[in-house]
Amino acid sequence: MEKVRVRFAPSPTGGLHVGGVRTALFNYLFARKHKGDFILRIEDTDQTRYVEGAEQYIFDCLKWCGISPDESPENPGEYGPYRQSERKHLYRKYAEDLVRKGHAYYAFDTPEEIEAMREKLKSEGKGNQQYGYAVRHTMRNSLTLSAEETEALLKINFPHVIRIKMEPNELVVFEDVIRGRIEMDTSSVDDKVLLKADGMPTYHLAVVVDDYLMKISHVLRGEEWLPSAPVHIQLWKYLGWGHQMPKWAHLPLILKPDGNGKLSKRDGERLGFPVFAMHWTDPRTRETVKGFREFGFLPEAFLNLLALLGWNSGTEQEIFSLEELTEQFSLERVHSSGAKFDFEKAKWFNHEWIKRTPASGLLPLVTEIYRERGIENTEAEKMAFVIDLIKDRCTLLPDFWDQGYYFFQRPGSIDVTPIVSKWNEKKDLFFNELIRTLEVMDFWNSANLEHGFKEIAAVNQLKPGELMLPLRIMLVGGKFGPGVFDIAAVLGREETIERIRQGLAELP
RNA sequence: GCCGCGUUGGUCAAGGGGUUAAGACGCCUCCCUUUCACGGAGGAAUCACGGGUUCGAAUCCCGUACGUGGUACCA
Repeated sequence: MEKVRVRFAPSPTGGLHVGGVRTALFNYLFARKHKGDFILRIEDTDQTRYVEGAEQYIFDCLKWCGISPDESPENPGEYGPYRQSERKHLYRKYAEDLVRKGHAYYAFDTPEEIEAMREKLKSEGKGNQQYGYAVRHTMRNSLTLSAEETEALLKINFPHVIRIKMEPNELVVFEDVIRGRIEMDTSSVDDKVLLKADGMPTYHLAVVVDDYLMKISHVLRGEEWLPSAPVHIQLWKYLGWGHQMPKWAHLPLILKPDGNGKLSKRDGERLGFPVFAMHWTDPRTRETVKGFREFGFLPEAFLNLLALLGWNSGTEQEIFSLEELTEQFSLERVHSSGAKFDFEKAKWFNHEWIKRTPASGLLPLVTEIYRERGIENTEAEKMAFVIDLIKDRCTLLPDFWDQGYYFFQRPGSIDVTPIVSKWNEKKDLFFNELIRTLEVMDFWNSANLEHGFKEIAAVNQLKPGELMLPLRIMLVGGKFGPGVFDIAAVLGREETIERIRQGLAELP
């Protein structure tokens, strides 16, 4: 079998969203699984949609996710350039070749003329208002003009496009790896523009030419491309490359959680979750949206949750490393139906990954979060210990702050409401005695702390349970956190005693 | 409108002629834990509808409904 070569071909028009990353991931997995190449090609043929920084952003996202391409604009292989804008000169000759063979034609219609044609069809009640076989003989193109007229218009550089000439009433049949046999009537597809008036190819021409030139073996792309597949397939044939046509696989869409359509950037803002991999700042509006990374997702978890959106291994395993995904992935097990995105489940994946990641792996990320909030003196050994103590309670990375900041800084305020009503003099006496005991305690560790605490409680005929919550609140400020003696052990003698003193001061 | 694709609990989904129709998320109850979690044990909740084919259909076929994508000199 020929070498597997797949490509992720995004258009650099903004943030890279979950659907895009998943397409990239599936391409990556498929390539790795078959010891093939994973290529990144930038589809920037629409100059009106150029967005500053969007291309670099794509590189960065893939890097963060850990699925960097083997060939890309940054890291070219032998099939470059990898930016379609830099391949502009390649396309025209293929389009003209098609004109020569009678599979395409020059069209000189202005946008207004096309618009008028559509209006006319609409008013006649025609369901199909496409520029296609039914109307092309009424338009201004090289099919209706004489050869001389066409030649003359071309000579004066009259604005024109090249359109594919779709033969009607042909059945295009192809095998989709995910969906099986698919049939479409060519009559339902229009004469797509192949080469635009500015000389740039449209997606349809560029994708076929580049996939051919780059020796792409499998096209894995979103389902939104399914309706234009017949155009691409005809192009492969018309160009004379039919025998080298890649295998097709159209991936299911990722849908909004509440139904109605593809997941979009707006849904994230509306529903309060990220849809981009990383934060994206629109260069025009300066508006920034947070991505999965900024919400506190681990890249491993992000990839994991994306992989399970549309694919599953057929086993009960749900947590997969990239290596495991690579081993087990197969297109045959990709669904054909769309999946609604569920942020709750996404968070669960991250929680699982946090629980499984050793403190050493979390350390730089958590340290950075503390630094952002003004705490620099996070000694690594202590922080690693704290991470292990609290990571079961952390779903997203910023939770490490809420669950652990009090190890590094006194709580700004403490909430005594859960204990104040049951507070009494006996308890007050107990804590004063506890302070005296702590001051002279030999080995400051969790077990000794607990032992000493319970001993004093017993002597005073108090139940430890009624005392532990007050201690907790004095130390951390509220009803949360790991074992209270573990907390005191980390805090150290002086700090523990000081916090008890301050706590006592707030109680009657 | 037209064309394509799809439809198993609220969500992700296994199962593809005979199953008590897995599992996970979320929700609820209980246990563990004198906080919150983690962990453990349970629970509620599903084959879109209508026709076929068949001894037997979630599974195969046809319709309908619904969802979704496309219908640009956007990708």
